[in-house]
Amino acid sequence: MTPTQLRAFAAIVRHGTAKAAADELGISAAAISSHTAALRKELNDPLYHPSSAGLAFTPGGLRLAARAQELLGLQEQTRQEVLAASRGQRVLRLATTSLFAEYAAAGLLELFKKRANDIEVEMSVHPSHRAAELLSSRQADIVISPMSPISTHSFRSSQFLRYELVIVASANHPLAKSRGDAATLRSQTWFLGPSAAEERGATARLLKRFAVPEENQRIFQSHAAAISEIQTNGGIAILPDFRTASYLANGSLKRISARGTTESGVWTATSLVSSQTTAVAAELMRFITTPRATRAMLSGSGANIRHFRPSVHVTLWN
Amino acid sequence: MTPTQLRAFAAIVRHGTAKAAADELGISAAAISSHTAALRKELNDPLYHPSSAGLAFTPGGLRLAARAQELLGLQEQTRQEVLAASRGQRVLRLATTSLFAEYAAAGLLELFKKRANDIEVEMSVHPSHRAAELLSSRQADIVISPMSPISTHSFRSSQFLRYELVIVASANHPLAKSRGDAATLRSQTWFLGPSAAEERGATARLLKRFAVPEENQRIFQSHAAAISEIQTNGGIAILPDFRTASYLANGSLKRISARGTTESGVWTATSLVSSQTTAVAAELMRFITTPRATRAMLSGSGANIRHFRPSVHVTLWN
DNA sequence: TAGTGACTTAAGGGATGCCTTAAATCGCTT
DNA sequence: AAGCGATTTAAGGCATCCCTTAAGTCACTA
Repeated sequence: MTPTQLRAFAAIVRHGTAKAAADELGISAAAISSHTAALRKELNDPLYHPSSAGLAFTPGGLRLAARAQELLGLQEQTRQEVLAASRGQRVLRLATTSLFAEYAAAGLLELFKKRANDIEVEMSVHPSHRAAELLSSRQADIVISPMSPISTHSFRSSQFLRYELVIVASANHPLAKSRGDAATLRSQTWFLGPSAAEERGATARLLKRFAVPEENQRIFQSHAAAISEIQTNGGIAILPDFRTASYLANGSLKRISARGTTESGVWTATSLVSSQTTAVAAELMRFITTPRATRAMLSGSGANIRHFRPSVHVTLWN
Repeated sequence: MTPTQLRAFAAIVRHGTAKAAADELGISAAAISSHTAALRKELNDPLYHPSSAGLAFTPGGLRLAARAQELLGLQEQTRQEVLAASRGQRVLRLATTSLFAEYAAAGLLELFKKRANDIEVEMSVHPSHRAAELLSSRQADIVISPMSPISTHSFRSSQFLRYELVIVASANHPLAKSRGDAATLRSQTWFLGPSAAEERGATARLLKRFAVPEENQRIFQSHAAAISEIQTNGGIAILPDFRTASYLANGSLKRISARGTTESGVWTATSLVSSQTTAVAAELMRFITTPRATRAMLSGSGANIRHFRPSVHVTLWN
């Protein structure tokens, strides 16, 4: 699966005929065909065959088509990023859990970017058990997740924010008035954010503690969407304590406080030791424990600017 | 930039020394070094140099490290996907705008997945001007975006849902009582979702119509998060009309209806002509115009199951 | 039935990739 | 100053890649 082979296949897909692909790339049709042959052999799939209405792709061929384009794009992007880096463009790559990304990251990054000018920040969500791998392969400069701090000879980490997950319901929910027991909670519909898709972590522990059956769990693309649903559809949701204040104040949500309805965690930032990491990452590691940073995360007014590029990708399967 | 070269470089990064990388890959240190030399030449960057505390990577080297791992992972994933496809695993890839992804996709897909069993659905968000490119390079089977239907010899499209964007504020917002004029609206803080990051589209048209200055725009990771903010922080937000009912009913939001405060669009599904697309995609193209599908999108109770894998990625720059 | 257009296979040559051993360079330590 | 460990460079062998031309296959058409 060499880049040249992928380029040839992508061109075939784009044009729908091998001849046109050969013309685009300025090579003979036979060359195109030999690239195809190499891919067919390596992937053990015919990929496509001629038919009366142009080329007919196999399912495997269609999958390859999509990924080939991506692969080539990523390669080109890499080239440009390395070039940009050598010209002084600095990037900070942050890997976090979904809860932190949604509720605390915006405020933190907004403030941090003001201090360190001309920095680009990339934040992506990963399950927390990949932390060590992400750092040592340098896919992330800093990992933020709720975990005990690991301090080995290669990692440095510091806890910077303690939070509690609490259970909430809309103000007119029956449970908001009476104290509920575990069986009642279990039978509720739970409206959850992406954090519920993680196998470990505070959300999973809460769900496991109440043994909530899967058919009572509904997952949404964001925690905010889940909260918004319970306000109209009943059911209960999970929220970090520092984000409940405004809801409780204006009466739109009530906290449910039966036994075991809270689960606490400590967000911890981890990076490689300072000799191995970038200056920007070391700076954020210092900054993240300051009171200003804490305030920014908690209030998290998340004032974001125009320079914002989100990328959403969701997979569903049976 | 061949896979072997990337693998070598990734191993160097992981182990922090070229010798260890050579041992892991079972080749000589000289081979590692020659791979490095090839990358250095192609990318025109030294990538790293020896130092007293192990290897010191250049900024470009660090960028390459991160992407190398990704590139190799994507290649491996491609191999497995092609294999899975040849064994009968079917995938539907959907590219949508952020507004559709958040407010209408869940209900639609939930229902569709019940009909077509054993299907995996991948949904990702893209700017709508990439529609044609995504389809013809087969990166997406179906594109959903608000646009006039294009029906050429290669594309087939159908409009299936008309919606209106309206402006809302929290119930206790001053504007909720009095009718506001354009100048007042312009001076508000607008709490926006990812759709505001798109240069064209209904949200951008609304913002442009009122000439909202950039410092009054705050972008959040989801539209739901933006709506949740206005309920406590004041300000106004944009919402599709079919999602306002529940908020208006329980009084948590008020609609602001000055002149020009609505912007309508028609969501349109586009795919390649049926001879060129997959059976699953053709099936969804039929299904999406049915009343059942429309109801599912509008009510969008978005009941999602456990088999849900979101991927969040956000970039911020100055 | 022969012709045409498109894809594939075969054969071959030039270039590149990938690895080895051997030698050179460099920084640090004893 | 010599030794040592690690990285780099050099040279050479072998395999693979990538392209060409030429010939073969197949479906459709005049």
